[in-house]
Amino acid sequence: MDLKHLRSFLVLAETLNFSRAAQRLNITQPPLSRQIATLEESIGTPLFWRHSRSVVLTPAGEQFRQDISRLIGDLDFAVESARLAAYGGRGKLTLAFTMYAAWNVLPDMVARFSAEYPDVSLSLSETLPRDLHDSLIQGLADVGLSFPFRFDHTLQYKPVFREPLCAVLPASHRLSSQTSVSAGDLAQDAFITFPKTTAPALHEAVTNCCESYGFKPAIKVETQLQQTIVNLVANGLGVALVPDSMRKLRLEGAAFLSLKDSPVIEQGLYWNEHNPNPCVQRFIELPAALS
Amino acid sequence: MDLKHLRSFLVLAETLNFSRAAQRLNITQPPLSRQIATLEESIGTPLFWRHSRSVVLTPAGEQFRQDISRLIGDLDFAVESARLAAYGGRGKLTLAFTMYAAWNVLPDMVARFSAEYPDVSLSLSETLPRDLHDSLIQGLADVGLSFPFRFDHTLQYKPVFREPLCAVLPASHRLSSQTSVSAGDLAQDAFITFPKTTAPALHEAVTNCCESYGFKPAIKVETQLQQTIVNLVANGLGVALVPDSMRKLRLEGAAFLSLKDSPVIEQGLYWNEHNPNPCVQRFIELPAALS
DNA sequence: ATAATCTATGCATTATAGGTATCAATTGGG
DNA sequence: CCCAATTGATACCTATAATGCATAGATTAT
Repeated sequence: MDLKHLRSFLVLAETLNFSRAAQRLNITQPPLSRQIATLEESIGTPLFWRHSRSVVLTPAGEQFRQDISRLIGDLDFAVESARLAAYGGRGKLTLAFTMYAAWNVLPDMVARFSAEYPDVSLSLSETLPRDLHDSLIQGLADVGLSFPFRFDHTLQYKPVFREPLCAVLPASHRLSSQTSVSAGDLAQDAFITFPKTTAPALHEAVTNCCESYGFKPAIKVETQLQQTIVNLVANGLGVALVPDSMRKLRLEGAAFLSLKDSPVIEQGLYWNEHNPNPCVQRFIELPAALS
Repeated sequence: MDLKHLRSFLVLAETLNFSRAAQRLNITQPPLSRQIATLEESIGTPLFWRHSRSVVLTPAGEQFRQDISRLIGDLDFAVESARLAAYGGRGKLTLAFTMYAAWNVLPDMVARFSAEYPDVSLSLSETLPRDLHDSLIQGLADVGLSFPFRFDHTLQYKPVFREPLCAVLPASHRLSSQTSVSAGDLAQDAFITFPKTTAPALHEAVTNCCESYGFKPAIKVETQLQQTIVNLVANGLGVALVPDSMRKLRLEGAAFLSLKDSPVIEQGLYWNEHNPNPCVQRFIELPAALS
């Protein structure tokens, strides 16, 4: 049994005429007769009745025609599907993201990717910044979405989002009713920051900003999640400079103020260059939403 | 692209080793390498990654494996399905039956056939006795279920059920409270019968029964359906001898009495010998429920 | 370093599919 | 009633393609 035989069978079942079917198959009539005979032999039952002037499908032939017709369609679909999977338009992609990314860039990118590649099943995995690198190296995740955390030749990086910092103060703070402050205004305050080790770029953005006003921030507490920083501020433990999109976190006791001369902080995609999953390429090629 | 290639692909996808896969396919390793290469070329993307010591499926290969695995299964099923259809164990069978048959033999036969051949879709068609012959000749129905209605060489016949007659009298009849009568007891009554033309055998059973008691029944009304006969009797238009299973029709105003020395009447299957539908053979081979 | 393992490649051989010619059967027209 | 036309099957030949053998090339384990 051969696919060619099955395709020939379908054409013959449609034309019900060996000569014309052979013509449509770009072969001569005798080979077609033999193909059908071989097929019938391998199934063990006639698929056509040959009468003097007509060819008709047997009941078995009619049953077989329906099944094979669907099957040939499925085969063509499977081939297309494999091509799509090779391109990365079909498959499974695990996206590891820091929770901070969920506040700004993640929803938009996920929405655009899903719209363009509906056959890729996206698996979203909230990951602490310190775990993201290993996740990508070990293959637990395919793409990471985070602020720049380490210069590492084993991972590729592409920026996709930029935003300024803003200041967040306790509601009880003397400046909390203003709409904007400069870092210098907070020289005497206790700071809550992000650990330097996990995201040097973000940490340095804060300290450099302070140093440009001639002071070193008095770091009181460090924690990895921006939400937690805001929470601590709201409880009066200090002030902080956080990414502007954290304003969305409307928290009682926390006041967000624009930061004059703010540095710009960045988020981007990380991926393992040797990851064989072709969906990775499709994701990192998404147009960035750099603002 | 060839079915052989697809089967080879599946075996290789399972073993992930060209040599061993070739062994299982009863070919040597080089042809398998070329089969896979050809397949990959025709799809346009690699299905396996060959590393130094290992072979692994690409994402496209994994997608393709799943699709093709199901597809090969479907193909085997389609072949089996065609064989079954050729045997008559799959397909469509139209059964034409007289309404009288629905009172006794039909339900049992349909139930047994459906149980044995669940993949044959049965189409049941109530048919007047006078239409049954033409239905079978014209191919509107595949099998007929009826009392013997005509000797006809173009149709085959096989008896499947026998039962005696019973007498049905109006409740107002002088004998209606008895449990049995003989035909002779009804010599003076008006008879309601079945037309001779459509079912000579049944008609003759009634008249012969009367003649054995030395009288010709006074036929008042003729109608084709046994139910109608009983209905007319119940309305006092006469008496009748009807098949015993008509007792099931518990109708107010009608009294059923056993008939002494009753002839036995018969029902059977009719079919067109040249009907190409193999399901016909399966149906007529059902063990008869001759009682 | 060397042997072992595994896939790819070149080449000769064989199998099989397709083409041409023709036959057999049937039907429709003259 | 015969003959031409149509249609599918068969015989035989040719060409293409697949198979097997031998071996190369690459890599890992001892």
